[in-house]
Amino acid sequence: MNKTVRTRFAPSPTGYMHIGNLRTALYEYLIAKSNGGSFILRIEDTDRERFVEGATDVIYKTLEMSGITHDEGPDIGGDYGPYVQSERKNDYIEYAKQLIEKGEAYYCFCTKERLESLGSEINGESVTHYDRHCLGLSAEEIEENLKNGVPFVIRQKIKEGTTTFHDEVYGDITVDNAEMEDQILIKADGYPTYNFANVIDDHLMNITHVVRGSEYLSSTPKYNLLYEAFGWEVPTYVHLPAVMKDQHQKLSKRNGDASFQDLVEKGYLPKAIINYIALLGWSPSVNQEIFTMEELIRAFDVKGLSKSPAIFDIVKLTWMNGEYIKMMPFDEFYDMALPYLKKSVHSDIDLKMLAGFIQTRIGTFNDIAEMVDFVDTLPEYPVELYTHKKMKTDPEIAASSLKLTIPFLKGTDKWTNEELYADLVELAKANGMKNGQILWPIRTALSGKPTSPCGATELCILLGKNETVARLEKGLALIENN
RNA sequence: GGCCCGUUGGUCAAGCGGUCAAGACGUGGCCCUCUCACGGCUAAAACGGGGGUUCGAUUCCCCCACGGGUCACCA
Repeated sequence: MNKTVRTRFAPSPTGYMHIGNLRTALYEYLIAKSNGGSFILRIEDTDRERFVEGATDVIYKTLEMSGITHDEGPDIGGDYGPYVQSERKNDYIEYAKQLIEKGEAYYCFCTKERLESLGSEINGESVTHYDRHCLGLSAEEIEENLKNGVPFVIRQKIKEGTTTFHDEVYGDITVDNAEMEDQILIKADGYPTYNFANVIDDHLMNITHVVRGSEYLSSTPKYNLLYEAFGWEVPTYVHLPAVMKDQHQKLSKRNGDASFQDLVEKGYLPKAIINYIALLGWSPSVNQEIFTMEELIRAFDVKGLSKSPAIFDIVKLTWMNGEYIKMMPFDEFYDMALPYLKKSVHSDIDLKMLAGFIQTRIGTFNDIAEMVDFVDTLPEYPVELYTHKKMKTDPEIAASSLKLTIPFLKGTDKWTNEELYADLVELAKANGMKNGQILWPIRTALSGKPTSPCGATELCILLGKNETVARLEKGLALIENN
């Protein structure tokens, strides 16, 4: 029989959500959902020093925007609450005492000074483990110390031998227990250490799959020993390789700026971000890159998880974002693009038409501004812009071409794209010119840029007859004054 | 430093003893084309090094190098 799969995302409300964190949450969600299980949100707020006001809201909002919906959590409740760690603190000491009774843990009254005298350096050379000084204390001595209120911690007694655990990604890993020291379970202030609280909470919440970053691989044997000491079933471990900024550095707020929020502000779609990070460290059994959340749930399998770190590539994310933009129904795209368009364009033009031109041309919504900046005011541009090898034009040809097109455009009333295009092509033919020799000067004079989101005739329609004629005459003047 | 983990093109990655070593992004070229983009086609580009095992190693084993992680009364 199979237990219902339960995974949990347990972030600390200490700031913004990194892409790496979000990916962990995504995989936890996918593991649960692809097995018909539940995804639980638990806030680990015991670190008061790093607590940031409003950070929990960022977590809720990010998960919601990402389509990663939790089945239980502080905001919606559930059968295993409370879901905020600071509200669960009462029980931990009792569990630690259980271990003491079982002979799996013991009181330690050593002072900080004594521990330091042991010479246990952290980043230096020698790293010494606790010498188990208090393990040999007699029952009377312990009783006496407790009665006198001597500060104490509770340490786990690590047994001899080796510990082997299985990880779904990294396989079986065996570690010599001598590598571990008698870790502290309960601190002098009565609070549990992070590792201890995690084991208790996960067990109490019936978490079946512990999914977390590979930086926890080294401490997993300690977790295992704790489960064994309690006689509890060891959960399934799934450790995830890191998401890197480059070969050497992990993605972080300090080094990079790739938080979910930042990316959204830069014009990336949550769906594209999720799709991209799903593929950062995981690959499906089918050769497919664009996935909806539903498709991800169906396709997800821990077998596809990678062991090695992946470098976050904003260029590929941008490509994927562009794919999502192109896939959007036009009306939806228009709604989303409108605020950006209104910010850059104040002229009375058909924004809907403009939006139609840019949908296939942007990677993110923030690309819009630069793309339409010529609409309100014609930029200053050099005469050299009239030279285009493939269009077979140069300023001289452009001048004679414009002398033909300006009066024509002034006089025509067939102001639709199809008619204009047909008429201008005919005009070119009648004067022995190539299409490009007629059209390139127009496109250039109207946009003032080497590239534009639409062609010459489309620019005419967009800008309207008056503006079109004015810009063409300006262009002609520019050439003639040089 | 001890221990643990990792190493396929610039990047994401498939591969799970025999392949011309997929695919995608990016890059170059071509086609389409009223510029650019989209779309289509195409090219260049990789198994860290050394030993084994084997008829045969990218794939299995060992060593080395490099990279990462971890060794707290922090989470």
